[in-house]
Amino acid sequence: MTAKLLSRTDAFEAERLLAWYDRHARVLPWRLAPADLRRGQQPDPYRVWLSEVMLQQTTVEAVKKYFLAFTAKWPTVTAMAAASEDDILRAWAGLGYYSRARNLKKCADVVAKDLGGRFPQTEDGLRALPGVGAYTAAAIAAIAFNRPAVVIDGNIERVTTRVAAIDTPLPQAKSQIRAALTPVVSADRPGDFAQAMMDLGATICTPRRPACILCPLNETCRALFLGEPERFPVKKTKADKPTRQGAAFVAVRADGAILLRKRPDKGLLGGMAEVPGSTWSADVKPGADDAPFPSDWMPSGVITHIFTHFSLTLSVYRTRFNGAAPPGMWWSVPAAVSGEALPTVMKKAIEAACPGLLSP
DNA sequence: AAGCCGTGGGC
DNA sequence: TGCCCAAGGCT
Repeated sequence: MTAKLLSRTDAFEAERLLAWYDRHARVLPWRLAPADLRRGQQPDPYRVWLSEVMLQQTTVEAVKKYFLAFTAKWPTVTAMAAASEDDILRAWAGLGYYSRARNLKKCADVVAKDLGGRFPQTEDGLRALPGVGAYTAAAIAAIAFNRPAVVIDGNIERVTTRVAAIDTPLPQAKSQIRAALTPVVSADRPGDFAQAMMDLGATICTPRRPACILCPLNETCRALFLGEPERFPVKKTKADKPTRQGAAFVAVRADGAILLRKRPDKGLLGGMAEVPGSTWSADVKPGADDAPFPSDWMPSGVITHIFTHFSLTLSVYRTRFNGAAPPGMWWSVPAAVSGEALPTVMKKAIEAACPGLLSP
């Protein structure tokens, strides 16, 4: 029923949307300039892939400088494949969801070494790559290879549930969204259609206070007709966030170096660097007794950090220590610390113990 | 299939 | 302040 409402006007809607996009497309580092597009230049699949992985659950603003740094450092997938996983993790530090960085390296290896440096052009071929799921495969197929893929991300879910007034809660509504969207996808400009939907969702059809007056789809939007576009999409309520506590230990050598170690390859902050610390517990509060070795550990502050599914309170301790790094650890001198693969929570802990150490 | 997996910004 | 949100994938 709702799908019919949308598909009945599909050509008209797609044309309106693309006309809007031709005027208002965002200028982004991973997009070709409009002049290049008019000359028929095709996007570089490597840059499309890299940008799409970085943009998974991550804001455009946060991605920009990482994308520029990565493409400057590794201009091609072959160059990236020649880098080590630690190189990639160090460059990714701060962007979050670090399994993306590990899969980025795995994917670069597959493309460079098994596929002759060329990305697959089909959704199925792309979907088989590490870190490339349904969304990313469709996005690369549409944007880089002009395939008529049905691209569905959070923006497009929001736009589509509003236009078609789909009030089934997410994620259950996914099949309805796909059914509503499939007949609307532009056969001529699938990549632009997908990017237009995302730009519309990011700039006009926003989660709160959408600017419907400016929307190219406002004449046929069911949610706007109903007078409450913000009610869509409907989402299931989620459980509240538990709290965990831990202790972190910053050992400082005479030259200002600090002791670091590498986290296990899987799980939270997998493969990233950290200062030694206790396990993070919901029940007990770790303290100086949980230090990696005996020393004169001094309380140096308490930091909090919010992860996706729990809140962490970390008691930070500091000591002066000279000697060889214990097994599995290394000394990181001041000039090197800011280049380590330190996640933000660890930068906070180090900043609490050694103010200014991480500043450039 | 539902939980795990980061971070920064907006209101 | 606390909550929601952002171009999701993996298991």
